[in-house]
Amino acid sequence: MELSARYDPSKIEEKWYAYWLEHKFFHSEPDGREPYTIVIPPPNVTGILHMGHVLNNTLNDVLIRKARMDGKNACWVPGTDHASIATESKVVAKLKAQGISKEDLTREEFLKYAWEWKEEHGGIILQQLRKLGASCDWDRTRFTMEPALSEAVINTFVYFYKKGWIYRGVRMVNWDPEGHTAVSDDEVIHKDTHSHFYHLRYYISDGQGHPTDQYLVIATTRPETIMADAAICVNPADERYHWLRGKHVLIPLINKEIPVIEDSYVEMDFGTGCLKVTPAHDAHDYEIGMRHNLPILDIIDDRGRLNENATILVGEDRFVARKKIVKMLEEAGNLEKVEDYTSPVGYSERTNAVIEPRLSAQWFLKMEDLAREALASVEEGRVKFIPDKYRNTYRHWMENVRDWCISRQLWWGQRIPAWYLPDGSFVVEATAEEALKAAQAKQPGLTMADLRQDEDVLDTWFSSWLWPVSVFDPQMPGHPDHKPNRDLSYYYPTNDLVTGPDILFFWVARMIMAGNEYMHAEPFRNVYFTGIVRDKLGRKMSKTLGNSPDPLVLIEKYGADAVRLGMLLCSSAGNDILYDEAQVEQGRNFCGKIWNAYRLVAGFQVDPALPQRESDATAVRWFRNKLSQAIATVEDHYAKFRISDALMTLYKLFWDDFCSWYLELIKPAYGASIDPETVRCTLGFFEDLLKLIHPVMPFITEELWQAIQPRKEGETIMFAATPAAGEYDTSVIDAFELAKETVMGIRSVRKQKNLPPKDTLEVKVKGGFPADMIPVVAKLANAGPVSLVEDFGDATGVSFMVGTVECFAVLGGLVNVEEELAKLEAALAYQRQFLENVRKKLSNENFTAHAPEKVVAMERKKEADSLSKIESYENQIKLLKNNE
RNA sequence: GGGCGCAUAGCUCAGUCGGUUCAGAGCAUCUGCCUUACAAGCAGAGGGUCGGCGGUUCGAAUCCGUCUGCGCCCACCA
Repeated sequence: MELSARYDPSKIEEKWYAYWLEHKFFHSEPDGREPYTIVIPPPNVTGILHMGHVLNNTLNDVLIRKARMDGKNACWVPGTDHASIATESKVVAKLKAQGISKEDLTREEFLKYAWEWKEEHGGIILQQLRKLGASCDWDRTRFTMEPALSEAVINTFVYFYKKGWIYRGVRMVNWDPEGHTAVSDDEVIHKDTHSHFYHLRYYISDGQGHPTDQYLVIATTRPETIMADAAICVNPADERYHWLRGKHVLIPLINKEIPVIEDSYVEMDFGTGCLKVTPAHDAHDYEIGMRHNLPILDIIDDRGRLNENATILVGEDRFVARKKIVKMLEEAGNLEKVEDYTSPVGYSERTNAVIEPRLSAQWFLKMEDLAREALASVEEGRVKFIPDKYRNTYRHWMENVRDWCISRQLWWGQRIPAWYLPDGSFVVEATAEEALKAAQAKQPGLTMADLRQDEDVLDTWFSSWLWPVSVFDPQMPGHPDHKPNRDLSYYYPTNDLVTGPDILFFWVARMIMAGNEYMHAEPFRNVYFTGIVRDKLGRKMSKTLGNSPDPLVLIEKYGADAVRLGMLLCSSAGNDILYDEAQVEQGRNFCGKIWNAYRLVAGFQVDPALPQRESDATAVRWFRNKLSQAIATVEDHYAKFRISDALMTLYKLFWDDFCSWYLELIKPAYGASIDPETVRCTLGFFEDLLKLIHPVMPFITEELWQAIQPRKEGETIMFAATPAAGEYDTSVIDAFELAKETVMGIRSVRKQKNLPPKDTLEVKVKGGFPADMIPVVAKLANAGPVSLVEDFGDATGVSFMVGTVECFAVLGGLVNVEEELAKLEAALAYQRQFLENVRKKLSNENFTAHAPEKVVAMERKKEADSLSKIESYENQIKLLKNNE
């Protein structure tokens, strides 16, 4: 096989992905093996791949590929989410650009456009994931709004309704006037916003609807809502306002009479101590209104405009109305003063519109029981969070959970299966036919034409929370006709979930609830939380900042393996990722390193008659042990989800141990041949390394695994078994470590003395140095002869310590005696001080009495080693002085 | 305002039970090398009062208190 001097990922990646697909290596069917299952966090169907997806899906792919090589039946289910608000607003925007307004369309017409949009843009992201190397079981691709999964949602709604946990109620909801829908509390983002605090005079009524000359002052940020005021409220303990008891005041401009009431909700020292109560447009005011039986007057429509109830400024947008009414109030003499004011204002997460608290009829799901169970799942350890700190956040939320508003005033989504009868009552059934039957049971003689289905759709999360169940069994086990499902019983519960902490409550918590409810088992065992991908300055990636690279461009430039490695290098669980293209470069460089190492190995000239050199036998023995040790470390890291640590261990194993030490050691001289045994072992190591790296860098490892020895069609590294961590002898590793340090010491001497690497250098080492490492040192430090001696005799040169072993580089006249003496004296002084410290510790009876034996023994060893070093230094100094 | 968490080298982070010759890694930096696998590389080197203060302990990066500075979540006083 011809190997180009430089690794070119583009063709290789395309080739192997096609090969994997062709052979259906990603596809899983239930069998006798242990399953390992991941369901993808479904991206928005119309979304495109961004760096967050790259991080998440790389982690997923590493886990799934690792499990596959560990012999498990690995199944990664991909799919997309219909994302009702996000998608609907995109469709609305697109239609608007074409001059079509959503209001002019029927529901059916709009949905036709939406489905067209979905067909056109939907699933692009899944194509993009293929470029990344994601080994999803594409045959199992799901969409949360496909007919089967919609049925799952509808069945779930009916299930919970019949259980009595879904109810319809009028509540103060967060209204998004731009999206024309209610959004949940979690979809509201509070931002500090500059506004004004308007102090308004409300004149006391004379009882006939006419103002007296007495007035009170209220402070409000929302003067446009005064027409909806139902009362003025003061704290009963506030003596300043006792004179107002029983009085009525007139709303400015419209002269409507409203009572003064008392409620301890009002803070005496905030504002003026007088609160205008506007039950229809403020959640707290609503509560006060309920307590005091105040009438509710809604003056804002679903677009945020004042309606007829306002009597003035009808049809004006709320913010326009605010400006206008301030002027009107000023002219009427009701505006006492205006203060600058900054307060938190709720914004819609999707549309960024200012949320309007609004009363409306919505559907709710009771959360109390679900939350209690789901909390126990995590508290009792059946679901593990990585990192663990999110347990606290989770607990806090689960203990303060409120009922879930599941209805949305949209069209794109699963329509609520409730049908209203002419008398205003309703029935809930999975289909219109069943609904009609149920309706007829209540009221004989009704026809379909008498029924009207609820206009709202369900919150998207009401479908995503079923994902780990519904992708395998869309009927859902709660259905009365449910039959056992082979896929569900095999793959559920899934194993690991990789997701961002931002959807801990939206999604993770609710999946646990649904899993507990339907399966009596949590949907996954481990939840690995990634951080947010930020740029290297720590800023969130955003379109407006333009700091978000296009992953596809990166993949094209550096290769998918490089991008994957670049993302994982700095990603410890739960930490934000500061993305820097330099990391992807590092990934590319690593690919180059692997590629070139292979070029070296593949180019070996084997001479079958050649016996194995001693240094090569040593190298093989060492690397075999080193490899086993590293595998054990990597396995441990994986078991603890320390993915970037596992990766770094492999990175150093390959680059430092394998390339810089092992290959340099066995590499024959230019033009020379190598013995067959060493080559055999080296290829074995290389293959093991490729297998270990494969989950992280699937493409280059497949390419080289296929090249390293002939493979049959249909063979793949994807199913090669993860190399097992064998026994390893640390004494072998330690001995080689000593040799490495010696080599580094000699190289350092060379560098200091400016000795060309080509010139050999005579080296003497003293007793205690492992004899089998002598050839290793000779080869790697280009030293020779290297001799094991009792003392250094009268040679001139430079000595250095490796642990407690003395080494000596013979330099002849190159030695600067004074310089060396100074160095040795300094080292000696340091060592004496060190010894003194150790002895001080050892003579402390408190220490020897309290510290564990092991620790004390360690100190005694330090003492002995230190003594031996001191002796060495003293000898070396003596020697140097004699030679002077 | 309530809760949770973080602070270790220029950057990003490890540091598992309080104890190894423990202060580490990768990247970046500096120096020297185009040495026949790799300059996207090789070899060598420098770099930290473990945020401040106090305490517990024979012993603290590690435990406790406190201060400072950051981050996240929840709530929202009109």
